[in-house]
Amino acid sequence: MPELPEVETIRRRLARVLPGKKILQVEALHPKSFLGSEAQLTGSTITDVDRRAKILRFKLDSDYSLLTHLKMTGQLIYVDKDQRLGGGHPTADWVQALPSRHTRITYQLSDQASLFFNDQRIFGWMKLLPTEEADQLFTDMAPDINHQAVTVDYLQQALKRRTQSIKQAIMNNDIVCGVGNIYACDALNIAKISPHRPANSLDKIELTTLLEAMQQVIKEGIDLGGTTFDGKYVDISGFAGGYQHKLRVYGREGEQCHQCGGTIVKEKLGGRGTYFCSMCQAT
DNA sequence: AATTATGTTGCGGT
DNA sequence: AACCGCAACATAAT
Repeated sequence: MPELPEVETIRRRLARVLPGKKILQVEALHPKSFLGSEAQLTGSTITDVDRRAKILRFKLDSDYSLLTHLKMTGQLIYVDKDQRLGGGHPTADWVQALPSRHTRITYQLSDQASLFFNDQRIFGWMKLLPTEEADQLFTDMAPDINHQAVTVDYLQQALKRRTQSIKQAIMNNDIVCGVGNIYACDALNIAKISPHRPANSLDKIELTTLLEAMQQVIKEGIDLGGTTFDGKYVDISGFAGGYQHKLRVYGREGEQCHQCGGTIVKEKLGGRGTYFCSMCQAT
């Protein structure tokens, strides 16, 4: 579920509570969820929490980093010694059920804090990697959408030979990272560009508009703490985000376009549900 | 029962 | 080489 704004929201919350905490015990409840040696991780202290694209990283005081990809249904829930959520919020009934049916990894931290990695579909993972390799991995990835390296010229260069649809192109992690299905749909609506347009058919003015729209929705997503449907994405306290109340087109099939009053339609494009306005985003 | 789900990866084909 | 489309991963809700 999480796209860049959701992962960044989690990062910001964890960055307030994890640095300085020592990992006293790790228990992988599902073999596909934890990659690496639990013994290697145990005893390390978390020094920092950063992020690249949709990957979270806990930097450790060893030469290793713990990387996390939440994929579609991953969650990280933090509970402190007083059972307070995210370290500061009152506890809730569901906390008693942790680890739950969907908890794949549990962490016992110093100061009697706990971290739970929940993941219904088991697509996500947490992986222990030498920090040097993690750095290289991050360096090799295409730039994040909100990074200064993503300019109109960069997009024009990257897209000039691409015949796939513009929507698939902006979700393509070889071109830019961090734009998932929700924010791709919304950005194209703001820019009034059809998701079906071949990527190489957009002129410089359209690319400028689209880039600004992508950066805008990503910023709004972060400012509002992400998008929550069905309680699947939640922050480290189990709280929903706020962008779902501001969605332009995603999930709004049959409703009116905020920009032009046209009807929002849903189609399958590149295997993903794609929402757009049949009027101002007509091909 | 079939379809759908906020994501990636790896394969075969062009 | 670069690019494209699609199946696969595993689970639960509608």
